[in-house]
Amino acid sequence: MGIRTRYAPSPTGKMHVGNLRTALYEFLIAKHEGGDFLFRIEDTDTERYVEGAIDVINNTMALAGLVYDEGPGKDGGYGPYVQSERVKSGLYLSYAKQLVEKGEAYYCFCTKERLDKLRADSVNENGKETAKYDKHCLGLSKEEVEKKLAAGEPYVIRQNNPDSGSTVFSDIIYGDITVDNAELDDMILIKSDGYPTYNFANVVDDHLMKITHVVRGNEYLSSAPKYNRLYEAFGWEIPVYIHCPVITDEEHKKLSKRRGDASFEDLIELGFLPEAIVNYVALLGWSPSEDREIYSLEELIKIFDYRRISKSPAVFDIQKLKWMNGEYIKALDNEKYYEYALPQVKSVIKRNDLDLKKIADLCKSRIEVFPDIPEKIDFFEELCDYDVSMYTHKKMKTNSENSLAVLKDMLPVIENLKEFSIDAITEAVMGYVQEKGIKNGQALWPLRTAVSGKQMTPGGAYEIMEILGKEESLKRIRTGIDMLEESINAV
RNA sequence: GGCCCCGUGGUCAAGCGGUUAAGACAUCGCCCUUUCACGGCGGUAACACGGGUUCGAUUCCCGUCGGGGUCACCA
Repeated sequence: MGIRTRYAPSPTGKMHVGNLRTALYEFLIAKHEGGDFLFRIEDTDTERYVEGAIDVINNTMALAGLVYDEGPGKDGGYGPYVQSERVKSGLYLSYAKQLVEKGEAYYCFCTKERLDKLRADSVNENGKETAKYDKHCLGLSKEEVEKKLAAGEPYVIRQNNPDSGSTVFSDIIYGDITVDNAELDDMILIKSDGYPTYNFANVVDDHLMKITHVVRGNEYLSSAPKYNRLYEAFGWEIPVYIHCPVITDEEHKKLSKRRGDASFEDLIELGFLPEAIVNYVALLGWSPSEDREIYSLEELIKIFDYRRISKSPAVFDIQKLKWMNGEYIKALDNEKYYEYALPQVKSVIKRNDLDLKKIADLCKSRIEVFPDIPEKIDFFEELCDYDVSMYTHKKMKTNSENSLAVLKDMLPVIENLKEFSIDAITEAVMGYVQEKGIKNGQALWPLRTAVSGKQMTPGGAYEIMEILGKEESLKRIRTGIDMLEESINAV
């Protein structure tokens, strides 16, 4: 059997950039070798379960193109793929009991109160709790345990870790890491509600589902030795570990759900393309051997080499994502582009005499995300008030006087135009420029200002006029003339 | 605080004992141009520090400092 990886989220909310990247890497690692990518739901925390979260995760994976080979609704012989469903069969409990038999785990009847006290007593001079479970219940005799069990006392099952010696585990990215066993807490395997903890279910399921490469964030690095002890206690083969560096915000702090727009869904809502997000995220913590940055998912599969994943944390830089998104937008074919752009155009253009596609075309190479569109094109809908000072531009060598002259001269020329196309307008304007012997900009700057009322516009005077149409263009030019005359007379 | 991990420009990053220390984003300047944008060209900007090892360290080792993670009946 080839490589098998899995993405195993708990359904507690949206998928953040870090989650997405982990899923992406697992997908790429498996697919690069023609292996299988599984999807498993780790819903063993009944408290944190969020209704609809599974759909959100599913949707994100689908949009990102991460198609799984096995998962809920797609049984590959290792199901079910939802842990709460596996709990019902008593699977985890029976494995935990095996460990109890071997002396690698034990029943614990300690109350929450006792545990709290234990923690409180361990508070050090810095006010930090440094507690480890004190193995209190390990001392219980078999008879005592039986008796408590029979009496129906609530219990948990804990891992029994040695308090001397050390445990070594190996990670592809971080190498060999040795930890003193004394550091290892006797973590809970089975909770009092009968559900397994993540720590336990994860190991059992990874083994049962024949996962060969375990990919996860490096926040799990310090608990990895405990997992190793579990594998060893069972006599199972330890998988290849690949711990990825964390992704942080600009302040180098862990991405938080509260601030920023780090979830995939939020980014989509901000107007980013799934492909661009995937591409960008792939490059956070990993780099290809060649000097290139734009890759499709297919190309990533082809070249992804997990040995090139880096160790140091990476800052999520939305600036660069924006740039990359802009590259993706430029590369979009028209049909696809309109699909995203037209709704944005329609959000500000309500009149029905304008060619929306032409307006959208003007924006294609000038935006980074789709919501950039409205503020760039709102002047098409209606000419807003603008200041006459805009007619003065040093570099273009224009001022109010000559703008007024140009506008007045051009008015009849444009009025006489039979055909109102870019070519025809260009010809007319250029003819005028030549006749007068002025610079292009001296004619075009006033015109563009008059028809747009803006300092910056996508497209130039020709394109704008063509879209606006003859009547509207003339109307706006007349408005410009009025404004200029008024201001000149006022002086 | 204990333990673990990390440390190349503002950011992502290449580098894997000998390099003028790539490239990208951002930023700045110039050119092109009909403004912005696009495009083209160029600039500023980095090996955290201190010891070793070595003929030679950004690369290897140790320490310091800095950053992050983790210490739950959460995952």
